[in-house]
Amino acid sequence: MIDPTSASAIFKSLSDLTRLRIVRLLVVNQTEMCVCELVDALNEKQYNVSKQVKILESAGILESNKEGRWIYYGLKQNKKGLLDSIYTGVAMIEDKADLFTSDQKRVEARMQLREDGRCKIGLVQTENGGTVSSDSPRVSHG
Amino acid sequence: MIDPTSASAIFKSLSDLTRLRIVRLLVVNQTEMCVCELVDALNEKQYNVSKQVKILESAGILESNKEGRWIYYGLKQNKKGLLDSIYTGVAMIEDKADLFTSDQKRVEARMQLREDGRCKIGLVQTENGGTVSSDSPRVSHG
DNA sequence: CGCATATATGCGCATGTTGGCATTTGATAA
DNA sequence: TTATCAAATGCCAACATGCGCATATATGCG
Repeated sequence: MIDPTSASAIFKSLSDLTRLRIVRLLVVNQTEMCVCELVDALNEKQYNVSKQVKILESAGILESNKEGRWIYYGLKQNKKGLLDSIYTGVAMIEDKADLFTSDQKRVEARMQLREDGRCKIGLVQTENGGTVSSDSPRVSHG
Repeated sequence: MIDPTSASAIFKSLSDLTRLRIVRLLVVNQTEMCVCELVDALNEKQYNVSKQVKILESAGILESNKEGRWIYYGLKQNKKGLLDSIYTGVAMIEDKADLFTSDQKRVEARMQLREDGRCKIGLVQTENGGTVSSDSPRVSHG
């Protein structure tokens, strides 16, 4: 049940552009994603994505699913309506400057690397901070 | 048109409980209200309500209508969907602690004082700050 | 004009938030 | 056990925010 205080916490959690991008990705792709996938999709630092995802979780928007080393985050569904309305709204945000669109392109490339629908590799990005942690990803890539 | 940046501004503007209460009042009552009516409904200080209402306006949620000394604030409609989704969601927030409900009771009493659907008096409240500015409101009260 | 009144705003202070970096935690595999 | 790696977190500095108060705009009225 969402009361006024938690509603304002939910809105606050969406007031950050990085967090909004995360939610948009999850809304559009209708699947949960692990942190490393989000890091690559957003081209942001790992600790940053981790923090933002935690904020979204404690606000009650996301829920997490641990699978070995990976932790998948997905949208909480249907908390009596507010969340669903928000998801509907987030899907409607226009994106002339291609912010969400760029994220979407990167996430689609990243999702190709899944095996059996799950993430099997770590980070791939190098651009936004050189946060490479797997220097030889077991990826056939083509 | 609402892009990602203005969307996050909209969410941010709703992250404050006072502002959420204002939007809830406007969503539920489907009418624009002047600042002094909101002040009485929320039982908040005038300068506070004025500030919050301005923030909502610059975020793109509210629009204002000047009528002589009074300025009415109402919900912007249908900016391609995000706002309407939000209004739908805000209407669904549960209120077990009677925060919104108390506002609603006060606003209903206050709206009774309108003449021809417009506000004709100033502030009535005295409780939350003694911000009385009209010491003899032309109100028959019963 | 001068006064009353509805609304807005500049300032100060306490508090909260963000991103950066280093490091830690926790799980897998050798 | 040790190495590896996905994810989380503690600390810091910069910046933003919210509220209180006093005061300023701006409109209406006599």
